[in-house]
Amino acid sequence: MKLKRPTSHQVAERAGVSRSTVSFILNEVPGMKFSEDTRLRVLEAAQELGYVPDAAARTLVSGRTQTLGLIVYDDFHLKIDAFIPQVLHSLIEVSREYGFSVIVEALNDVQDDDAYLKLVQAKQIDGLVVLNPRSDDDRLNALVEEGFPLVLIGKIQHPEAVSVSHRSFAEQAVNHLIRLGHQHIAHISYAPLAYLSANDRSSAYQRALKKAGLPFAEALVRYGNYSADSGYEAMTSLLDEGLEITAVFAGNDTIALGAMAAVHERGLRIPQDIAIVGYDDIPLARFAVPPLTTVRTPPLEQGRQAATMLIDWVQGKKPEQKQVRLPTELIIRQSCGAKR
Amino acid sequence: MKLKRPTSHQVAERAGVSRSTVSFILNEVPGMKFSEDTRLRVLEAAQELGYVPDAAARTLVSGRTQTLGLIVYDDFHLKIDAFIPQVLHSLIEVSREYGFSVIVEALNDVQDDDAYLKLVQAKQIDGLVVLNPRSDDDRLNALVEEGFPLVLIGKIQHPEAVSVSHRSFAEQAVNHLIRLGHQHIAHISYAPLAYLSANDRSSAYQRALKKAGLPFAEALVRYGNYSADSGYEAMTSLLDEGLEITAVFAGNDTIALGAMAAVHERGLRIPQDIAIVGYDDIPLARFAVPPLTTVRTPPLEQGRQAATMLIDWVQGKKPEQKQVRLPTELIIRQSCGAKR
DNA sequence: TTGAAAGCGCTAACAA
DNA sequence: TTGTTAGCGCTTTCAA
Repeated sequence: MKLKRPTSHQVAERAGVSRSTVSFILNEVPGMKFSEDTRLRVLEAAQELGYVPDAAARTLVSGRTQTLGLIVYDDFHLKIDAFIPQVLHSLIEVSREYGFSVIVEALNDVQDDDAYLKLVQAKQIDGLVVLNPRSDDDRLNALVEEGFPLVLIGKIQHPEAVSVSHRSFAEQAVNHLIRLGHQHIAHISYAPLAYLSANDRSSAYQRALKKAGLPFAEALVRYGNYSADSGYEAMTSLLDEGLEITAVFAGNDTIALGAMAAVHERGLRIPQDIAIVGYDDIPLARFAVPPLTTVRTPPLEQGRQAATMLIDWVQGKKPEQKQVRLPTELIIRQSCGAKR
Repeated sequence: MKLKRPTSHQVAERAGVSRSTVSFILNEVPGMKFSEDTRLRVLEAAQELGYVPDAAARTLVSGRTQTLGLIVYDDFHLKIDAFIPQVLHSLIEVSREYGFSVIVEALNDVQDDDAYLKLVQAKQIDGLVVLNPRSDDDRLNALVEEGFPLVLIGKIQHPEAVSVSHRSFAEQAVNHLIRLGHQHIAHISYAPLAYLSANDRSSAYQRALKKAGLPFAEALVRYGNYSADSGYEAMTSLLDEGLEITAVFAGNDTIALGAMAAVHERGLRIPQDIAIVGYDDIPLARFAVPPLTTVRTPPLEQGRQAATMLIDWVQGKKPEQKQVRLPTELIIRQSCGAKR
């Protein structure tokens, strides 16, 4: 039933040349000259036969897979986070430009899951993009030390790690709230602090408070887990405790959306009763009710950048700049009550 | 810099056996008996060396890649649609259970892009899951006829195509609106009609109207393109034209969310002025303002089902049931104005 | 119960 | 400019 694919042997036969000639011509190996006639005959034969080189055979001999891996921590995130698909999108886009495929791997147990190591060890991929890495992942550090082509979107502590991140704007987001007169600002983190970028945002929150001379109260902090549900829960618990809160800095937009729903449910108004600021500017942020003030991070650009650096690296040009940081922007909409 | 991975040869040497013995023992080839001593020596040697079989070599000789492809039409959708990540999630989950990897491919030109054919032809994948296929994609039909392992999530017309879909509930959704007394129901499709599932929902809308004796007006129909933006635009244009509308059936939730924002922007109330029903029950639907009445489709189950069928097929058990349909459910929240 | 050897389809060093 | 040939690392048939 399944069609037998033609081999380079058959192309060679049809063109009346040897297999190496076929290989040289089809791969346009530099420094190899062939008569225009031969070239055409080979190209034509390949065309007619519908010849596509066998990836496995090519990989076996060349040692290159032309495949990249994208690692997402915690498979749960994959299905609910709006940031990930955007990164994946641009990663795929760049990869195809360079003739690479993308394998997506989602870990289900952050500590033990060595799925991505398997990919590396079985030589299924040439390089790895790790999305929002956890700092407590030692295997990642090991890979970095080994010199395996690996680009992080986000950061870990390892000084040799190559990463693409964005300028943290969490402090500005909180400052914005402070400038609007808020004194009681709660914070809902979007993930456990082992995720450095969640950690970054949380400590920026504390820093902003401190700089403004505002007290930091652990009671005003909650930890979500990527989902709108967790944002809703966190906000509900904040509200339930009857704490004096006039504003919330959410760790990401999905969390913010869940929190907003909890506020609405209480019959409270946004931003009059509770002002909210999110982070990421996911596509739905501007359609929130009211439109969500947030920090625009560049997921597409991060994906592009990471892919480009990784492919360069795989192809032998190890990135000279280890840490790329992309610009970030505060997007002021109505959920924080600024007049604009 | 990069570590040289051990080969089966080295494992064999260390264990003092031949390479074939190593292969037999590590792969637990049925019908092969070895002394417990040999077995242990081989296992230990492999363990100590950190031996992981080279995927390419294995593929070359076995003809199997242990890799599945997921095809998404129009890479644009990938970054904005909330349905896709869920399918991807469960696809990855099932795949890993069976030791498969997943390559994600997003087409950027629906007509010409043969990226997934390349995957097939280069023998990079054993099977293919195609998400929300377009009926006008002839290459898909060709693949189906060829007998290549291929499972659709959604449907095409080809009678031999294996597909996983859900029971269409669009008619019930519209009926729900009709039952609530709405006579002027607009419809915003979430994609061009070449996408059969969008088409299904649109024609169900017409059917429901007809059955209820309500007139169908082309003027009340708009075509979005997956994004909340397009839903917003569509709703805005509907509102701009001053048409008499009391309810909207949106082709999916993302569209609905965009449409809702447009309604709010006009100062109109949901559901009092405009009732809205969506489709998909994405995670954010229940956090919409007001919470969105929608149709719950089972993305996770569809992904699981498709993956399971495909892997079975790849492993030789061609699915006996060509068309699997999963149950669907109307989720009544507040956006339609039902009392509950 | 174990080993020898063929060969999967390709690339690339070496010959001619 | 073109062809011959030796592997890449593995699985698997066949023989011992």
